[in-house]
Amino acid sequence: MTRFNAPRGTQDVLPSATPRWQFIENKFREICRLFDFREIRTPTFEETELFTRHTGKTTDIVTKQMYTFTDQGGRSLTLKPEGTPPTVRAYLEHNLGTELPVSKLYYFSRIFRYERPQSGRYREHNQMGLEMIGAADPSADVEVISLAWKFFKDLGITGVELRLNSIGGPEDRPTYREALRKFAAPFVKELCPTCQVRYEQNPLRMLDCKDEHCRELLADAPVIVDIICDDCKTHFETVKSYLTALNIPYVLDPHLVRGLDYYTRTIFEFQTPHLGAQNTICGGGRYDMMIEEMGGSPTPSLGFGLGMERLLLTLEKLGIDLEVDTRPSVFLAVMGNEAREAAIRLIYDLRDNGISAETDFTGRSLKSQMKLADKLGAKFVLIIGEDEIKKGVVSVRDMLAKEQREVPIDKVVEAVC
RNA sequence: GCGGGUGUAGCUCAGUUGGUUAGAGCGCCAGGUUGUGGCCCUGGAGGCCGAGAGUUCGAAUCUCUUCACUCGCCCCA
Repeated sequence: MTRFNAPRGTQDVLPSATPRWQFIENKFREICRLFDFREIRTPTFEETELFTRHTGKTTDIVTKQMYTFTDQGGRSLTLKPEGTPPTVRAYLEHNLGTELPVSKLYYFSRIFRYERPQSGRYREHNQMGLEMIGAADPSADVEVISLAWKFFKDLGITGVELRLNSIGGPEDRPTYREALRKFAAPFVKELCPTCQVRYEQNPLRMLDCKDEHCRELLADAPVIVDIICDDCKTHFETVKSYLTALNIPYVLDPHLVRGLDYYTRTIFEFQTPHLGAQNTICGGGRYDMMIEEMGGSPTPSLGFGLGMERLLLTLEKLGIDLEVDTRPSVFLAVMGNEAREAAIRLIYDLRDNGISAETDFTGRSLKSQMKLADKLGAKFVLIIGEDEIKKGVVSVRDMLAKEQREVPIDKVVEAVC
């Protein structure tokens, strides 16, 4: 018999772990509620072109990481490799812009990318993310960043570093690209092979190189912040001053370049020292041109994605136990078949009254049922057997106090409240 | 896509220079007298030693292939 395993780079989230996921999802929802973001759910797959056109033709995501397939109708579809284009697509498709001046949307989504798996990097992963569509003001940047900041703070995560940069508007990019090329021209041949390609295709990425020698060579490269337009500069300065006003510390990183083509102006990452190579736990920025490029009216926007698995990994590394209680209030121990019918009525009644209850389904001895009740952490064990049936009672044992008494069967619900 | 490491019971791991029925701890199940938990004691179940092929009289131990995990590069959440 062939046994199957989960496909490479995917994982099962088991019952022992799901409470932590739920805790985090609830926390994120709660904070989004405080910031007045609303949840949006978009399909698992989209037309392939949505990503090739808007994530960026030259990005790694589009060129080599997409799960693309053709359906029976001949359509080319792609499993979501990131959350932003689908959200913007939905925003435009349903004219959300006509409802509110700014659409503040959040989502939980599975994300699919064909990559080499390693710790903190999977082929299917989960992101919570949000988009703020229609807000050009620097206060919007801070709205989004401060939400993430509070989220980490509330979870008790320490050591996260907010890295910040501005890459200016679309008109600044060519200027900067040329400035970089001009700077690097004298020593192109000394750069690592990938950077030599980057020099030709996307010079900005050279700044992101991990190679020591490249870093040294490019250490004094022109800084994009110096080149960007005056409006962009003012915008960035204001964002920084607002962050300071909120006491949110940040590190300016002139070499911060994100891998998606659509970013403009503010870009940021939250990094933790606890994750090894995959140290970005949350990343995002402005994409002021995307809505227009998708056929909408000019609508400056921004957002971020936050990796669930990396967040959990960080919590684990920090030894943070999330308070999750999955214990049933009551365990109902049943002895003998005469008691069975009374038992199933009783346990349904308990649940109908909002009391969580578990029982035995395998005909174990009372001793085993007690052990099971103990393992599950039940506060009360109700014992119902021949004796109890005769007397019309249930034995109620308080597991913590180790006290036991008989309670009339119709008074049990009150007894365990 | 490139390079390094690992792969033995549910979990964490031992398994000596290839040699007979593959081990431990934890967990699980059942008992420790007749209907009762957390400690302790006893017993038990459970492994085609990741998969496939090869070398050998004989392989968990050696070789190759493959799959998965893991670390770094790359990229990003």
